[in-house]
Amino acid sequence: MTKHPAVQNIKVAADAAIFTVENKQLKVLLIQMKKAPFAGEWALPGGLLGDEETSRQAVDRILTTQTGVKKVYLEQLMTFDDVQRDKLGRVISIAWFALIPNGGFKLKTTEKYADVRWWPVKALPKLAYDHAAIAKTAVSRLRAKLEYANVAWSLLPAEFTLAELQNTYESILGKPLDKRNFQKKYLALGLIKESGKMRTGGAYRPAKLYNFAKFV
Amino acid sequence: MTKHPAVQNIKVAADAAIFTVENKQLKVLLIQMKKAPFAGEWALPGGLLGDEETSRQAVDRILTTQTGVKKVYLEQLMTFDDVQRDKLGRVISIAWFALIPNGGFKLKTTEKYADVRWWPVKALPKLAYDHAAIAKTAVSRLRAKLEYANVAWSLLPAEFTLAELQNTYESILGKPLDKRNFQKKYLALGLIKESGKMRTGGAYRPAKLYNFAKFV
DNA sequence: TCAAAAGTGTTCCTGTTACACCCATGA
DNA sequence: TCATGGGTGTAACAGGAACACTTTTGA
Repeated sequence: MTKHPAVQNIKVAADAAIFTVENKQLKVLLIQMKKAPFAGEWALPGGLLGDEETSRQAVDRILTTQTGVKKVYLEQLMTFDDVQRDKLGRVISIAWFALIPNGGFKLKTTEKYADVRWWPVKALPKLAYDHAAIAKTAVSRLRAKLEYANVAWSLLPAEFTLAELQNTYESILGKPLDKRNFQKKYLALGLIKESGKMRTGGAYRPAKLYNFAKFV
Repeated sequence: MTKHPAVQNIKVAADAAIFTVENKQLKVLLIQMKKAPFAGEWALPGGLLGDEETSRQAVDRILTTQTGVKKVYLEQLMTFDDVQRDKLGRVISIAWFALIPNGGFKLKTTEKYADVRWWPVKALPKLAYDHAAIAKTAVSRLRAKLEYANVAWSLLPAEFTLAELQNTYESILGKPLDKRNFQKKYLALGLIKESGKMRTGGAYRPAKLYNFAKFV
């Protein structure tokens, strides 16, 4: 039986699965590694915790530095602690996830990383560490959350049409929804209200614009 | 801004919130501390991870040693990482939770602890560290899980009556349920089947005994 | 006038709720 | 025979699913 160690040799990291919906696709934010042994591979933004820093704070800091994404609503996902998840040494990862509106941030990274980019969850590149498992868990959680939480609030701009709202749901679930039922159900929830404005410009009937009335 | 540390001074622990239902009360398993600065206080079973040990494995080991509870179905709850959660040094805790049948284990602890006991969640003693917060989170998760998962399977013995099943639900939710509706709904789920046996002995009509048919 | 997307009602079905009475047993 | 908990049916309602047509606009 393993004895309680007087000194541990385990490091603690935080990783973030940040989602958005763009072009009717659910996408996740990845950075491209420069250093061996993962050069060229993609990964979720992440890094080690400071001694006086919570994982939440670490994610904030890391997102700002590595991706340019700031001050988003984050939710703890799960902690990944397989002994072999990082071949360079024992590191556990406290994973977080968040949703941000499309185009809400200008992406930029540091010289430590080769690139930062949105990737469709349906066609992810090879991911470093166990980040494929983390991303998969995050997508499952997001879909589950869609059933009971006002997830779209984090993904849409202040004004949006019902069609845009429905597209967001369809993109996350990966399946079409009935337009009338979706609108009826969503409006009955009382979460959104008409802004009084219309979106014009298309060669078709203008759409009413809505705002969120409540934040869940 | 905090810099990525070359060396971290953070320890990693695992804690377990183990529940049972006894005498129509939801109870959680606690151990009583002996050592300063928490002498006499109660805490969730827990301890530091070994270098080659996952938190899941650590919880298994710790439960066996500290409480006598073995090989239960565990689910990861959340990681608690407030900087000040342990005044003796920075320790993060990966918390797990589990449900076990009443009377399924003979409780025993080591000389390191003063006692091990089931405590009703409605009347917990003062808890060490941030274990009150962990316990509260675990109870919330358990109640939420009750809505969509076959939680009772972990709490009941192989054979049980519908009344016992209903009592389990009522104890966790802390509110009464309609007998006819509960039975109708639960039987329609197809999760349980009649064993063919009856529980006799009371000064009233014998009750049918059921088994679980599926494990969710 | 046509193409394109917006907007709207009704029916059916299923599951939930509320509610009251008879049944089998041991004492 | 009575006290006790076991066991059952039905009506009303709400929410979800399926489904087709009319409206408004720009080109």
